[in-house]
Amino acid sequence: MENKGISKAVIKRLPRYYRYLGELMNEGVERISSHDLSERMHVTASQIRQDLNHFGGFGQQGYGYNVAYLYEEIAKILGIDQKHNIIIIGAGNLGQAIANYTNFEKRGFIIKGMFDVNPRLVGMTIRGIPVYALEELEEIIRREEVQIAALTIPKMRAEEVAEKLVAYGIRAIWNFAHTDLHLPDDVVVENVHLSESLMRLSYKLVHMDSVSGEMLL
Amino acid sequence: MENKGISKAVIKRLPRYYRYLGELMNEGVERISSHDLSERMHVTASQIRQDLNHFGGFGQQGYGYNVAYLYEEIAKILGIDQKHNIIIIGAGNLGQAIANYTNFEKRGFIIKGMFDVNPRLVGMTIRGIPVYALEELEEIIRREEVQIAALTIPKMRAEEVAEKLVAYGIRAIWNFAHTDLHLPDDVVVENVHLSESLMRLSYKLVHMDSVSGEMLL
DNA sequence: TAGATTGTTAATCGATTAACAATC
DNA sequence: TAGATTGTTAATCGATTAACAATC
Repeated sequence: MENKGISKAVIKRLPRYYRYLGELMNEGVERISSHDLSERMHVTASQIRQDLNHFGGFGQQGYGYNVAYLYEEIAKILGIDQKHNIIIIGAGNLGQAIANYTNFEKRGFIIKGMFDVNPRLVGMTIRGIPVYALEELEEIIRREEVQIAALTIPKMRAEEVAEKLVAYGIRAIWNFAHTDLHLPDDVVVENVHLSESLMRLSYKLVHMDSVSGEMLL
Repeated sequence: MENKGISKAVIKRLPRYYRYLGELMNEGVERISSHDLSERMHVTASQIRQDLNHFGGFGQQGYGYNVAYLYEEIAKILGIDQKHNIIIIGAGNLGQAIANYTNFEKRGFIIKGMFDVNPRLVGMTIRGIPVYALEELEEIIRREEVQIAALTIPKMRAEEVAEKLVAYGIRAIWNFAHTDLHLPDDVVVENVHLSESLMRLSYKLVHMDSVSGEMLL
């Protein structure tokens, strides 16, 4: 699989292609041209072809793209053709929301446990997922071969806990804490800063007239 | 306030500037140069100056930027110097997580109510916030002058509910449903697609070696 | 005043779009 | 084969970085 120097912009768009291809499959559509897909997604056909060709030639001249095949190929590119074991740090509402969202498991993300400092939560299970004390972090990570941790705890303790996670073998952090983590180069981080997202919505609302239609998507 | 043709990229960065300035204030820092801020934030000083100058000259030659003043100015740009009334559609875990996150209220986002189809949730209150039936949408939106709706319901009903929200006067939608909403031009949408975020993390994990350090932030 | 640092213009870099030859 | 549509190169557009004169 080719993937040297793929830009952030392209990677950001891949999951959206994947979603639209999934919808097309559900509709029973077998093939689609970059032009038709571009109309659905409100992007240019040129961009779709450019994006996909970073990873290989998935289409066929005169025919377009086979929906099921392209769907599988994008899954491979995204790494969701394989299983990933995941834990959730913080069993509050946000942690529970993630634990209850069954679609993640359909995509191969297996939630192996949740962790919390609150002794009243420890020992409970949420949709069959056990809540552990933080002291058990190392053991569970090693035993269950966990690669990914979702960090849904207040920012105050986030950096400290993240460092522990990395020390225990975690290689990817899905960071919901409102802070930027500073971790070794071989650990990947994806930030979800909800408060920043809400501020951007506020910006758009307040400056509505001067914001281009493009921006609203 | 100048805001013609501000690019998405700039708007995306504004809340992060705001967050770092808040931290500087907490540390008692009164002034900061673009250079010192750039080192903290791991961006270029040039970019900071360019970004801010889209909205006006907030600094002073030979001095830098007054932290408290710049903090306030960015708040104005983001529209968080004013109050926004907000409702949450869907009182599940995600809706409750938002309702329980008190920082939003500190930033002027006042949660006026939650809505759910589940009759067992209707009538409850969460942190003092009442849960209403969907039938009461129109009345509450008009009575409480609600501008913003957080949409935390399954994608199947999202489009339909979003259209109702708009009909009842909502001008901004914070969309957590895994679907792209198609709404009139005078309604702004900010998407939070968690499954896409997790796929991007998966991509970075799988392609770790070939991903630049820049990307990891 | 001299030093520091902004605001802003110019240069560079990267991403998007357009065009078209290759080919199914 | 003729028509359709990709893969890919070239042109354009936009965003980032560098440079420096203005000025506090």
